[in-house]
Amino acid sequence: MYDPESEKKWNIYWKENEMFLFDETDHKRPIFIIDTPPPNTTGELHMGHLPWISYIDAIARYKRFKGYNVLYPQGWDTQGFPVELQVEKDYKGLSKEDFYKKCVEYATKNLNKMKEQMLEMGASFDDRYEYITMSDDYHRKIQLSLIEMQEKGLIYLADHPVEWCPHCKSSISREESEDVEKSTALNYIDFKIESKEEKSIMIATTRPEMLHACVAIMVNPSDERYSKFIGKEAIVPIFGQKVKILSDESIDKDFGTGAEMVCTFGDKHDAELYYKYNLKLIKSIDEDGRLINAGKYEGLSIKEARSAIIDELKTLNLLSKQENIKHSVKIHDRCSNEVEIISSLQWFVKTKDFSEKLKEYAKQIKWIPSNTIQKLFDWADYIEWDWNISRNRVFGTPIPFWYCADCHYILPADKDSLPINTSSVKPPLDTCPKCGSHNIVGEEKVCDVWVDSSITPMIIAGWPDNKELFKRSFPVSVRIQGVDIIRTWAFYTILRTMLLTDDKPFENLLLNGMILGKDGREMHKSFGNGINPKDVIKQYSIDSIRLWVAISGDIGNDKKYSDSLLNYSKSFILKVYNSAMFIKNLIDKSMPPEEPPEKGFELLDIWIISRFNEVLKEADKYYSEFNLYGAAMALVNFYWYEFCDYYIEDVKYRVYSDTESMSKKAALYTLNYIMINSLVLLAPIMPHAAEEINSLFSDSSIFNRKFPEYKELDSEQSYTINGYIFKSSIVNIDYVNAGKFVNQIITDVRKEKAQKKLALNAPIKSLTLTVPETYYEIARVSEKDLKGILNVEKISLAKADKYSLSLEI
RNA sequence: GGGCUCGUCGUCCAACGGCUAAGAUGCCAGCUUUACACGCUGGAGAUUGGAGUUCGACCCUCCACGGGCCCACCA
Repeated sequence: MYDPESEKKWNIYWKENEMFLFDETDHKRPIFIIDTPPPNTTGELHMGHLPWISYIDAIARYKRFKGYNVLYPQGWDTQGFPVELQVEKDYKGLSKEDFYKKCVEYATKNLNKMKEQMLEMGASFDDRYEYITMSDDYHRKIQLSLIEMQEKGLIYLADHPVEWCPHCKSSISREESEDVEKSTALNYIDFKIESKEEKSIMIATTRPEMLHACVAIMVNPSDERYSKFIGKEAIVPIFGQKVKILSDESIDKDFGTGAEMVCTFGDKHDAELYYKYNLKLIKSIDEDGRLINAGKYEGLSIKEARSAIIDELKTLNLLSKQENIKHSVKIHDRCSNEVEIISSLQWFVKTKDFSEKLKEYAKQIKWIPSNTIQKLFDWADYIEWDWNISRNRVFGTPIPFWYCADCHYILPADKDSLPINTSSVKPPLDTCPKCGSHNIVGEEKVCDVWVDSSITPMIIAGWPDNKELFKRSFPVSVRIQGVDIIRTWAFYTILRTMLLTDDKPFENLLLNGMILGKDGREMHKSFGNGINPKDVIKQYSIDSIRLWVAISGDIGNDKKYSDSLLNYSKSFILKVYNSAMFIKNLIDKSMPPEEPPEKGFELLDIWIISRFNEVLKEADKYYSEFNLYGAAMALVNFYWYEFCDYYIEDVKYRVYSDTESMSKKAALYTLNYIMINSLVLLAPIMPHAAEEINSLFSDSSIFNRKFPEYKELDSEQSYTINGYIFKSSIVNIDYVNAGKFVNQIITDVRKEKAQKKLALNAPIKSLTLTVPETYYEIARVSEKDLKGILNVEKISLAKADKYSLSLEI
């Protein structure tokens, strides 16, 4: 009985024998270099990690079989919000230094756990090329990349409205926020007007707490109700500042009163109008989400201020109506708190200007599946703001610049001094070369995590130190990643490598779909449809999961968790094991010759060998196109339904005979040949089971075996055995079709027996066959086989126009 | 509102514009057959609807319907 526990043993065996190391000194074999997602070190491996780990490992193993010098490193994304938030939850009131230490501790603990789990999955990465984003070495490389970008004028520092999370006290970027529907009150507020004709204008707002930062009122230019107001000034209630009434096309006449107050900044639309009309800036909310420049409301939280101001408006009789509406608000995806827009001094990478160029570079990459490139195009087309790369956090790569607090002049750190934390190092100059100010400060903010991960292809290829390797291996061969992070990881990687190297980051980009719960929705805590990989491994084994990933359809499809497919995978592995055991027992009794015997091959032997030759070609092609589905399906179907269900049954009568005939030798040879070579072809996908089964036959690893080679046949009568082409005059039709025909006769006899409700091995007195001229020769040479396989005493064979068959029991 | 994407047996999932639309699972009818009942044999079962291009359409075009994703709006 096959024991999935044996999987653990092989993981250790491979590691101890250092079987999957990259050889940097080897200049003969071509390099194949793989960029995989560095997981966030926030906990344990989850279901979402399984598909890409299984998928890319199979490709790595295939490429090694094909003679490539494979560099498969694995990295770890250790920094950023997820880890910080976890540490914040567990420890309160730590100093900055202690907090940082705890983050490192936490990330390290998770990294080790996740790495172990990944190795358990059979991931054959080379540990020596591991990268960890929180390491000094990684910081040095990221800082160098930023300095190089700054030298090219691609980085700037600016006071700019950014999306801000008051809970995390940091700026965040567009892809880190998501929308949720909330119901809130829309408040109708009267603004007095200093004019003889008009007394007031009514605006509708959901954010009355922003009144103190109101800088204008906007109406639609085509709105006749308000045309006479345009250009006049209104007085903001409670706070009393005078604001201009302006018009803009973007104002919706049908929403609220058709008049909108513009505050700095209530939402993104405000920020757009602020720039468009060059409005005054009133900082309204501080970094903790409390009101500033707000008179008596100074220091209140947004929530407190909202109700207090509503109360005062009611008292002043300026609130004419409140209605409940549903609208969506942006929340921070890491902590689920509402996002504000505040103006803050941040670092930016020029992104807006490069969207067209980026699309051109993206087109040079082979996207698999091809339609996913559209997601990148859609995102690139919507870039409105440059990429804010700084975060007001602690656990991240330090930004390697000092700057002039007065004119924002940037002073980069010396490249030899990296890694550096400029906030604790004296600046190289004490006077700003641009404005002469002495107000030069180091940066305390750290990098967005996508800054860390957006140059992984460069770093694994040796940049910046190993120039020789880099020259040989960049752009890297392939990256695998989820379709969900195209607009982040893929986008920023293509952007940064384009700006730094003027090249694409990788030749091929594999995009895997998401793992869905049994209910068809994404696995999510709140849906309660999550599944722990540990339980799946326990129930089905690792190779069942790996095979499931391969046979569950195109890589880009979302994959619904499916017990039935996992069961199928498990059954297949068992099937291979049982068939191998069967063959082993036979050849233990009489060893097959190493080389094929000269005589003794029957037509069906040559049929299955020729079929294997075809399947090998098909599977090899699919593998080379990174199509594991195609490869796995071709191999599984061949092995189970052609080799096991037909061929093995077909030769039983020969191998059970006691005499050591040439015919038996040929059958044993063929059984062994097909089984072992199929196993090699399956090994990339189910390495543990393949290794376990192979160990029944060999002391050496299956990964040391030669990958079988397809041989082009030069005529229909030729066939291949063990990579050699043989010619035969047994039949005058190609062997694949000849075998198909003989198996059709077997199928038809089985059918007859099934209809008569007989056992399949029930003896038959005589079988009468008529076959067309073309097939006569085949039927004639197969008489012996048919008798043996079908347990027939006598066969009467005749030529006729039509194929027909009848049985006498 | 705009864009993208998908729609194939009950379910999952394939098919360079070209054989009778593949396979799995489930279902039905059988089979103790000396590797495997987690097996084997057989059976029923599908291109969302409409129009067009073509000798020929699951595939290309248009329309409709129905999922999914993204963007915008939401003051």
